[in-house]
Amino acid sequence: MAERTSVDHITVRLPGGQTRPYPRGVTLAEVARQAGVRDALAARVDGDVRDLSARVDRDANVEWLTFADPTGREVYWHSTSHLLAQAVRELFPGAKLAIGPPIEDGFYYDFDIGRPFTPEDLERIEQRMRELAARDQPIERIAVPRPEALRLFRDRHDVYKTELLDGIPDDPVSFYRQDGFQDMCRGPHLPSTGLIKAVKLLSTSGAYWRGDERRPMLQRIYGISFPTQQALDEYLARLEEAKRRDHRKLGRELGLFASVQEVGQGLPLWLPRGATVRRLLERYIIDLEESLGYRHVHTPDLANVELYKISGHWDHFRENMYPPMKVDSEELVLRPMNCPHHIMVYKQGQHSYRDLPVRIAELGTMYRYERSGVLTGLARVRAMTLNDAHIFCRPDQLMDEFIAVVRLIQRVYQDLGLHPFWYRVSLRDPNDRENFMQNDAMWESAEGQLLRAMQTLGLEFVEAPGEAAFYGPKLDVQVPNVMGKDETISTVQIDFYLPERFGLEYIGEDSQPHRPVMIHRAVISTLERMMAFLIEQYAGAFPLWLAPEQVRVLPIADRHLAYARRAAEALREQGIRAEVDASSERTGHKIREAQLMKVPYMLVVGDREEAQNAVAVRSRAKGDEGTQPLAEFVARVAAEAAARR
RNA sequence: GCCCCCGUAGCUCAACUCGGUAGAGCACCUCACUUGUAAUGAGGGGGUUACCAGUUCAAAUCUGGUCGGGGGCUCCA
Repeated sequence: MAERTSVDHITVRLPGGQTRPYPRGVTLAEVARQAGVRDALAARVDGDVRDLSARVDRDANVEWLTFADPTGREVYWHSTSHLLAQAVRELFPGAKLAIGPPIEDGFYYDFDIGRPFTPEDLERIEQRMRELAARDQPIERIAVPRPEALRLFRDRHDVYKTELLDGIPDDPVSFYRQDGFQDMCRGPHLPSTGLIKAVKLLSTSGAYWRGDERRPMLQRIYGISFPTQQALDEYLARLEEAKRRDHRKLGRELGLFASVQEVGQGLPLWLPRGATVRRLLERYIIDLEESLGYRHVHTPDLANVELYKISGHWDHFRENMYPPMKVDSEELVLRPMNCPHHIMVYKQGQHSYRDLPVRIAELGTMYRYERSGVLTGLARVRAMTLNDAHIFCRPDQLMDEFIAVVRLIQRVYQDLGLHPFWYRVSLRDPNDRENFMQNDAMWESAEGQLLRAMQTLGLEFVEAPGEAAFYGPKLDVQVPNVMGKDETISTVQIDFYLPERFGLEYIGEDSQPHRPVMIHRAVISTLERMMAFLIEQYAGAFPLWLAPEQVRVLPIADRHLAYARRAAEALREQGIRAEVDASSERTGHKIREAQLMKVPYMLVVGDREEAQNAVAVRSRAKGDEGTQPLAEFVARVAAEAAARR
């Protein structure tokens, strides 16, 4: 198989991470023989073979080195997507192929077969893939002259491939061929199909060609593959575990929130337990912000549509707004963001340069028309309350203010135990004249300062062109949810534009009016989305300080009920959220119920405890912790909660 | 909004393939037990099978539509 490939330079990775170089001209087969490697697994090919990750069979201990290496994983999954395409071509001869890349977890391939795939189709395809892999055919890179490639696609009516070829300048173009099937592809690929041992096709869905909703909808098949069945089984078990942490499931089970048809799509109800957690988050963030010089305000959820015509939102954001309501001589809209209100707050009175920055904050409730298909539990809703603030400052203060916001974000993430997360710097797409307001100088200044601030902070980030707000660039903090999908939690935006639109001013040292700069920022996101993340982060078992019910008192028998109530009362007097289980169940049952509701502490009280004015403490995490005087336990829990543990 | 899948009691599910007007566990209520660290026992109530049409002697079951949920796409805090 691989003997024909000539090698420029090659490095084999061995167990334990050490590498061994091989000279130019050696064949893969020779490397495999010398290194005691049974099969070459992944060859990173870019004209020549440069690097080889290999499966090493040593002392009967088989290790798949490719899977320790993200690049190797991509190659593996990419080759599996070709195998998928081959199987689909065989089973659906008229199938048109689009693209089939590896993704973070697995791969997909987009097809056009004139109809959707059924679950039965998927089973047949998966079965066919196994058969093809079992034939263990070599995968070869071939160079095809453009005219020949074009002819190939024409013959097959492969319109998508033809379009792809238009975007590739190469001549000849690179193809990969296996077992009579060939696909235009830059590579690299596995040396042979037999290395693909365990395949699972996970789902199908519609996907617009080139991600454009005006173009045809193709049928996408998602899948994943592994070098061993065991690795696949482990992956599927992890998926199941993730589903157990889903905030929608836990939200119902723990009585945190509910969504009902009668109220409407994307309009969740916060139940008492969920509302308690929300209130704790609100208090936490308001107290913290006030300590940092933010001034909290309260402004209405409605506004005259004229306000958004001034701000520009009516032009740039209207499709996400609810239609205006005519009342008397006004046209009112539900606000889709809070900035214009805060700008009007700033405009009440004059500002001296000495008084800047002015930091106006609000837990602002707003309403966005989100397309029905995007709504998800609490993570994506139509009515939401944002931990919003707008900082009005002098240009020379911008950098410090920006940095202070990022520090605030870092502190909050630590307090809330939110991790991992990554920074995305969202810039405009200079070629997009529709979605970004036009003023090159402003953009360049804002983007430049943002990037400089990130440099000062020494933070790693990913640049995302086209992701900016219409009025300016932003720093987004992305957090993956339990299914691995990233969503934006915090955002910090630099805005020279709205101060201009609204004619904002401060009086400078020179007693002349000057234009302030604005920072839009949200730290804990919307309370809805933060709640969704925290539920998943903690699998419903909130830390003590956030737990809706911190302590549950469990009387052994009815005669202990009065003492149990006194104990709960003593806890509540110290601000501890305590309940009594007054049911006539056995203690084991009461413990089970409290454990399932993830209550951090259970206090079992019977004759012994009552006689000593004590409680038998059981922790949610550690189990029975023995008996403790009631007063001592109260002090201990109050201290733990205050320390945010 | 688009593509696919799904919708039976508060929750988890059975009956649906091959139509004959619904059943279990948990939860809830009652009674007995008065319980010592993850489910005491017995009994009871609760569903016009999401909704609206159609096919049929007969529809949870077949067909169409509407609403809602899920996975993606597009969009986004």
